[in-house]
Amino acid sequence: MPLKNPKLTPFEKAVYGAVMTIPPGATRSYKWVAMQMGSPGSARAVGNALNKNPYAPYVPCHRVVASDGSLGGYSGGVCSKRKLLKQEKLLKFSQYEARNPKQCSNVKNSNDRNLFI
DNA sequence: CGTATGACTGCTT
DNA sequence: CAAGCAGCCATAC
Repeated sequence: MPLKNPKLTPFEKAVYGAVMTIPPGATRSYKWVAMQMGSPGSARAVGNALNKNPYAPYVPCHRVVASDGSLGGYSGGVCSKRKLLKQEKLLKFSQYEARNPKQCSNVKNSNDRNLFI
């Protein structure tokens, strides 16, 4: 069932595959994904692939964040992405949110960037 | 085939 | 510490 859309390039398939490898409640960076597929410099291309991501929630693209700890982006909006992550339990986000309850768009946390469990 | 674009990254200002 | 700039990659036009 997974990944049988021929319209997708091998690269995208590789990306989705790598992303699906991410365990629930965990976050990885675009760079990480790029590296998993053997192209450490293709982080940006990875973002492109996820942007088109036809497998929406099937591929846990919401578990992929920027290398600096920021949420990066999300087709459904960074807000949704953040909520999903929060819902999946991880995040030391609680700490951050405790300090910024109303914040919903950006999570440029330099201190709480320890998102990788 | 060359140009433009973007959910990135790392280094410098 | 935050903002800006330049480099890199795959895809769409």
